[in-house]
Amino acid sequence: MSDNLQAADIKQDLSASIADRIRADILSGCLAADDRLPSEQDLAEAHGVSRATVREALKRLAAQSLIRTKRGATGGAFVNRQSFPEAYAQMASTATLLITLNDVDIATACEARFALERGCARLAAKHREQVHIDTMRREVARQRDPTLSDEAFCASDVVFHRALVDAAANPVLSWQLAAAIEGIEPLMNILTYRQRDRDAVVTLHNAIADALENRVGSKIESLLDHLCDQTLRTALA
Amino acid sequence: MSDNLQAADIKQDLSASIADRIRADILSGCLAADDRLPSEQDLAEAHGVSRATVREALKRLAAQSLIRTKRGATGGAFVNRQSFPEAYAQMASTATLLITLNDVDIATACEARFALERGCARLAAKHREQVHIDTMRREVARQRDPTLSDEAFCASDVVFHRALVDAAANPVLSWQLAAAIEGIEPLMNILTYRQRDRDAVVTLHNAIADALENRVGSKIESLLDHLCDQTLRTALA
DNA sequence: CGCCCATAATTGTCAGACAATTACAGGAGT
DNA sequence: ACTCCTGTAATTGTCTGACAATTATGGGCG
Repeated sequence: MSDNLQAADIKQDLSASIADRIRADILSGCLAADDRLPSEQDLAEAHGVSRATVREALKRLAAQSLIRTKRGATGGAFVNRQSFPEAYAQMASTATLLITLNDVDIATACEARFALERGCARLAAKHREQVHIDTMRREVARQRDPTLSDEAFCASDVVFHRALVDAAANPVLSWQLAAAIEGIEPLMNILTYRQRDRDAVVTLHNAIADALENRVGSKIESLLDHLCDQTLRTALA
Repeated sequence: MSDNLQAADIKQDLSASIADRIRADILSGCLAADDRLPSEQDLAEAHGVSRATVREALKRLAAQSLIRTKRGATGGAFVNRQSFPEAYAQMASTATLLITLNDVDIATACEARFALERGCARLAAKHREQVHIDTMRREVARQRDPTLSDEAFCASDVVFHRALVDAAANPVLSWQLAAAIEGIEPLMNILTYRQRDRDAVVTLHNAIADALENRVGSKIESLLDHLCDQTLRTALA
C-alpha cells in the first residue's frame, strides 16, 4: 500500500502518476461516490498535461472500475460506488487469472477453499435462514440425478456452497468466498466424477444441510473436512 | 465471466472492446507470460483504429497488471506473469475500496476477518516453520512497548497475523487473507486502544504463538475467537 | 401548455508530429 | 583482435488540433 504511494513520483508514466493522484483523491474521501470529476480539459490544465494523457489516466481508473464515464452535456467521469456484485466479478477474475497463470495445483486450491469455507461454518449455523436450507435441499436433489453432466454437477456444487456461505450473513465473507469458489471452478470443471464419488458428495452435502438446519457449527466443520478429503480423492484418482 | 464476454460487443467504447479482445487472447493462452504484444502501430492497424485508441486499451490492461510496457528498440507490451505479490496489492486495494466506499461497519469486517483466519488455524498448526514463530514473537515484543502509537500497533498487528496466515503454507490462502487483513486496516486504524486493551491483545497474541509452536490448531481457533471479541469490545468502547 | 429543435458541453476517436529511451551493429582507435 | 563509442532504427510517451457522437437544457413556436 504505502510503497504504491511512494512510487507515485519516481520513474513512472505521467498518465500513471495522474491516475495515482486521482485515485488518492477518491480513496481519501475528497471525492465521494457518484461525485463528478472535472472535465478532461480541466483535468489536463490542472495537472499541466495534454488531454490524451489525462484520458489514459482515466482509462486506468475505469479499468479498476473506480470511475465510470458518460457522454453528453451533463456527462463526465463519476466516482463509482464500488458495488459488491462488481467486486465479485473483479475478485473472481483476478482469482481465475492467478490460478491459471501460476499453475496452482488442485490440492492447494481445494485446501484453500475448504479452509475458508470452514471459517464460515459457525457463523452460518448462527445466522442461517430457511431460504438457505431450501436452496441447499434443492441443489442436493438436482445432484442426485445420475444423468447430470459433470459440468452441471459442478455448477450445482457452486450454488450449494454459495448458499452455505451466504447463510453466514456477512457480505464481506460472501464476497471473499465468491472469489475463492468461482476462481477455482475451472480447476474443478476438469474433474470427472465416478458415480461412487457423486454419491459420497451428495451424502455429505445432505448431512451439511442437516447440520446447518440444526445449527450445529462444529458438525458442519467436520463434514467440510470430509468433503475436502473426498474431493481430493476424486481429483487424484 | 460469460456476461463480460458477451458485453464485449454491445454499446461499449472501442478502447474497451479492444482491451477485452486482447485480454481474451491472454486468458485463452494464445499469449503466454512474457510474450511480447505487437507494437501499438501494428495493433492499431490490425484492429482498424488509431494508435491513441490502442494506447487507451493498453492502459486499461496495464491498470489490471495484465501487461507491462518497456520503451526502446526491443520495447513493447509484454504479458505479465501474474505474481502473487502483485495480486496481493490488487486484492488489498479492491478490498479497501469496497469497505470504505460501502460503509462496512467494523463489526462485519472483524467478523469476516477472524472467520477467515480461523479457517487457516489448523493448516497453520500443521505446516508452521520456525520463521513464523520468530516473526510473531518479534511483533509481540514490539507490541509490548507502551510508547508505540496506535497506528504502529496496528501495523505490527497486521504483520503478526500475516505470519499466522503464511504459516499455513498455502499461497491461495495467503493471498485471500492479505486482502481481508489489509483491506480492513483503515478501519482498524481509527481504533484507539487503551492500555488495558493492548495488554489483553498482547496476551492473546502470545498465547497464539505458543499454540502455533505446539501445533495445537483447536487452541488457536478458540484464541482467535477471544481476540475477535476483544477487538469488538475495543471498537465499541 | 406542450412539443420540437438549436445549442452548448462533454466524451470518443482520429491523424500527425516530436521527444525520450533503448538495443544493436558497425566503425574508429589502440 | 579487442574495446569503446556513436549513429541508427524501433518503440513507447506526450502533445496538438480537429471532428464525430451523445445528451441535457432552454427557447421558440404552435
